[in-house]
Amino acid sequence: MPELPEVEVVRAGLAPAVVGAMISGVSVSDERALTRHDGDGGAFERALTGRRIGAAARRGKFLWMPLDDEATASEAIVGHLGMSGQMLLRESGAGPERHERVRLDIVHPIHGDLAVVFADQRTFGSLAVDTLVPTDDGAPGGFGTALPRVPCQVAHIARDPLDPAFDERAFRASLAVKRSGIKRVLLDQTVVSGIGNIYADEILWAARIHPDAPASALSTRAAGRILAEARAVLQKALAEGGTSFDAQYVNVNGQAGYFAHSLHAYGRTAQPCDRCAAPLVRVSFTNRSSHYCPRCQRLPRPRLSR
DNA sequence: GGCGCCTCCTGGAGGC
DNA sequence: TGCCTCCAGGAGGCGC
Repeated sequence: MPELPEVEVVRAGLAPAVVGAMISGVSVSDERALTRHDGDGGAFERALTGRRIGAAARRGKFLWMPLDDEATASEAIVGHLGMSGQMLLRESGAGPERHERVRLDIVHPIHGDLAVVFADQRTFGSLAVDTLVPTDDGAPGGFGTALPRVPCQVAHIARDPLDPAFDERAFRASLAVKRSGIKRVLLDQTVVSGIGNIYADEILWAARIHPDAPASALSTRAAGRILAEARAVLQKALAEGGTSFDAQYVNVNGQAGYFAHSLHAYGRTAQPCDRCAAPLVRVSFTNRSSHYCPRCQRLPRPRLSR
């Protein structure tokens, strides 16, 4: 599933081919890919045709490409890969991809004619043309852009742990007031972005913290450990090209990542913990799963009131 | 306002 | 072989 490392691999793969390119044609084959767009497929096509792509940026799991000159752009194509979205770079005129939803034909001054194909099996992903708004903190909107602007749809999303402008103090303050389990908080993109179910399990395993441990009960040291492990896990996954279990996640060239081989918790139900050899457990968690080591990641006992 | 459940969706896997 | 059910999960909506 595309989380921060996978989306960053896609962004980094797209950037050299799309920045500076002119959109020569747009074809929407499934309007369900435009659920976040204010208008129908025709409006989407008219809004993009003839425009130039100024940058390829990312915050958390959101990607966006400012239109026209990046420095003065007021609009951007904003995309989310959802669970199964793919952004594929193809030769101009290449045949349709399986689950293709939207195709952008582009002309790059160096690379010539190309196609950017948005394919999405489960249709949870989307593309939209959105207005750019100033960032709350005045820092660059995200990776891949130096300008302090983000799409309106992304403005409420917190920065991710790899962002130089990530606000550690705000993160710790959020944990201190959240009564929910820490895993639920890590999945809340308004607290910290880019983390999904897979990396939440990996981060908590690395930090030796139980997924249901109340966030507000965590010590300052534990909160710091979570942040440090979040950065380490995400960096390692990024270096290994992301996590691919099947064809659900591939880079812009259709290639899988290797981080699935480095997982310590997610998907390893009943297998021995890499630290203590205790069998890992899987529990149901809001229509999905949590994986953890019952020995290394103990639920803190509630303090007895006197 | 905080919290947590539900819904959207597709296709692979497994059971019968 | 074919049909049915379950499962995976990001993000927003909604009820409590």
